[in-house]
Amino acid sequence: MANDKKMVEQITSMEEDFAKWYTDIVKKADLIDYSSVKGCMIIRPYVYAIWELIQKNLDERFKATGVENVYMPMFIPESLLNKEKDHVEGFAPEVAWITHGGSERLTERMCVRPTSETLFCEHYANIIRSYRDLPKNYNQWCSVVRWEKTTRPFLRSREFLWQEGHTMHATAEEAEARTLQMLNVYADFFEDDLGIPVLKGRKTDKEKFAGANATYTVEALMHDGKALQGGTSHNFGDGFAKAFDIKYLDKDNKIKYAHQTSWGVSTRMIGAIIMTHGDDNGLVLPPAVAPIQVVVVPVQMHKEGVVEAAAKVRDEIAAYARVKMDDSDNSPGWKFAEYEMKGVPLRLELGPRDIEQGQCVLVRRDNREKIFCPLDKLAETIPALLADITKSLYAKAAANRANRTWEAHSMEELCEIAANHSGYIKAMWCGDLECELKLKEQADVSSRCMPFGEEPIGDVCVCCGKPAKKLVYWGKAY
RNA sequence: CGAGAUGUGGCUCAGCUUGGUAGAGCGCUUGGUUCGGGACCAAGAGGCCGCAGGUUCAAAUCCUGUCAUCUCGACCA
Repeated sequence: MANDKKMVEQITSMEEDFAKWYTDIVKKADLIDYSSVKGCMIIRPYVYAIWELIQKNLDERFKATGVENVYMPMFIPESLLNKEKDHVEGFAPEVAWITHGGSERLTERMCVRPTSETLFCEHYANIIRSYRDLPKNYNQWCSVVRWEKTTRPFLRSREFLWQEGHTMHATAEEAEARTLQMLNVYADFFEDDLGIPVLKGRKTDKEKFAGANATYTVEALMHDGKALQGGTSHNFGDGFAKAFDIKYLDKDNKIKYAHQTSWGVSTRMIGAIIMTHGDDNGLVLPPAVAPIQVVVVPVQMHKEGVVEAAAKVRDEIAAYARVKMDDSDNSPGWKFAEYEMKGVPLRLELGPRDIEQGQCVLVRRDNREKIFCPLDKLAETIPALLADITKSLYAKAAANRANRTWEAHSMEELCEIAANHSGYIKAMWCGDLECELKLKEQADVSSRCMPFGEEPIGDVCVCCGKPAKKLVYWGKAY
């Protein structure tokens, strides 16, 4: 059977309607259920298991850099949120307010945290006195609420799970180093474990976080050519420190403001996995975050010894991979389709013919390649295949990005590309907000990032023609 | 917040134009036969037709309102 044949009829084809394909996957693979509150989703066990693997992986990476976990309250009094002007202006339009406790009106209303900078700042102001108290590298895993008008599962929900790291440092240099260090942690995780190539770079002032000096981002390109901000790392300088009075006495006996960073990734990452690797048969999970890495499907289970042999294979694999045997009485064909829809990286088929020959059939989810493997070679074959799947996923995504990256040297050229293609458009920019707005208006693209370490492709701004040093990737984003 | 679409068993939908006993497929339950790409047969269970008014002898169907969801815009640290 042809590899490109769509085998799951219930899923709308990507080519036909990408948005519908996405919602089909999310529902049919049993990832979420909608709840009775708009924009809030029920995260079902299978996808929560993916999130737990993401958490575990990142948490270990964070702690390896000296980060400690804490938990902050979920309520922020209005007066506290208002302390930093840019910050409150950025977030006020989308916070949810609590006005009553029981039947009594509160003297001061509180919002449900949309992010916790203000809470961390209040706490840091209380505990930082001396240079000896620095740095502080705190992180919390929690949910936040932003009352979005348009919502989509994982990509933009009103409540979502995330982590937010907040660090305080003695010097501006140290804060900048931490900001970039965490950006690299995200980039490594995306590329090495999720198989998603990312652009590392800086956001323009228009796109940066409310209250930050600088925002750095890892940007991924989805299968349909739209960009998705995968994670951000912000350098706040001493702006919040001044607003919240976070000061310390330095070695030279002078009082100084501390320097601050914050960085976060959310369950949006799951949306990125779906839209980067998924196909018309369903999810395709990178092995690092696949709750089931290998599914064992016994074939002709009613025959003597088949289930027992499959169970033995399962038990052996359990030593080095997350494995499940499905001995339910569904037909083999049903199981093949089911686990493909759920994105399980490897399927192992074992039937009487295989048992006779001391082998099994391994089928890769990413390219459907069938491999006959002797049972005594599984312990080396499976880990190698899982590693290769991650590499292949990365290569495929990188090829898609390369195919969807254009260069524009004039406004006409840029508009033409934006109108006819989806993806990144590289163009030089002078740094003026006015030109950035003009590109949005005329080409309907926003600046995604100013990547590190890329050569300029010209020396004048694509919009105004004035001298330009910044290379910007433009595109349409989720 | 603007435009459009849709609300009928768990899911996908038909029925509405032309008012008159609520339907199909899938899923679920039980029994049997199957088993290398979503098997088949038989018998079952399951619905105040989103909600509230109105018209009518009679409303899933017509009218008004309302709520929700989806898609596309606007907005989006």
